Amino acid sequence: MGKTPKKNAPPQRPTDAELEILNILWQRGASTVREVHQAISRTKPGAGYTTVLKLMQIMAEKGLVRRDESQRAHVYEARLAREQTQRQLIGDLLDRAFDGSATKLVMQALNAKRASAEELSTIREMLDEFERGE
Amino acid sequence: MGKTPKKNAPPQRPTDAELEILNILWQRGASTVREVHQAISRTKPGAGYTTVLKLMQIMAEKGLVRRDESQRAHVYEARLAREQTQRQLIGDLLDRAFDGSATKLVMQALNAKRASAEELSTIREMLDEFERGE
DNA sequence: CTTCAAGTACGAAAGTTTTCGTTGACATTA
DNA sequence: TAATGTCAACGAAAACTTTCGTACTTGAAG
Repeated sequence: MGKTPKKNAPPQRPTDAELEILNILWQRGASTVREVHQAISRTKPGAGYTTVLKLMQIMAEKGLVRRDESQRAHVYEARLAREQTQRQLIGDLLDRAFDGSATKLVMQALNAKRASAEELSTIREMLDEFERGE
Repeated sequence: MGKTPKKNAPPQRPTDAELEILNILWQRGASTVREVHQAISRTKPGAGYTTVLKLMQIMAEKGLVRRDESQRAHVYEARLAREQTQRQLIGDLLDRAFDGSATKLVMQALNAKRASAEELSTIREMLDEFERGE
């Protein structure tokens, strides 16, 4: 076996700025730095191009994104699916602030953002599926 | 001149280390630095006393904790209830990683930590109450 | 060939969080 | 009183995150 292209580091929790970039990659799919920079600029007019570039380079080093260098403008792609990262973040928060209790977390989630009746029933359906699926 | 406590700053998101201390304060109630330090040492044998002290001083400046200086060993207390901070953290994560969708967050929470049948039914009850309460 | 635009790479500054050594105040007790 | 132990205060180092200036490369006009 040849060496794997990337080191198999344990998945780290993305920082705030990194998550912002990941959100764009999930939304747009594989993108160049320029594309990500433009997308960020929409909500954050001050953002500098090289700042975004550097962040994305670091993310590539950390293994948060994959980079295709075959074109002059490198193309970046999130390495983990959005749902996977979400699960990781939730699991982390669960440990750090909820003593591992998913129940409490769900309760505060409903309180934090007044869930609509529609959301509530969607959640109910999810519970059904979840119970059946197990 | 009252350089007393601090202004009424908007509640900041506690850092990782700060949250660790808050967890202990919520669990034990108002505590001295030594008590917190001992509690932390149980899970983190290397923790230094002055490190904890400094953190708690900073937390007092930021308004995350209240400090009673009437005794030689100052007594610290979390300023916000645990639930309130949990809500804040959830709300923050909701914005940063879930596009504001509580539904998706709940779904990933159930996935992140295989919820038991018991937990699921507790959550169902919560949904009922929540719906009624609205 | 020269210039210009669009890129990456790199390093360092600036900002934030975490850790810790040292100092001096105050108690306790021998 | 002197020695010892406990504590807050402070500052600075260490570690991590974010921002940005500058240099170098390459492709496309001119």
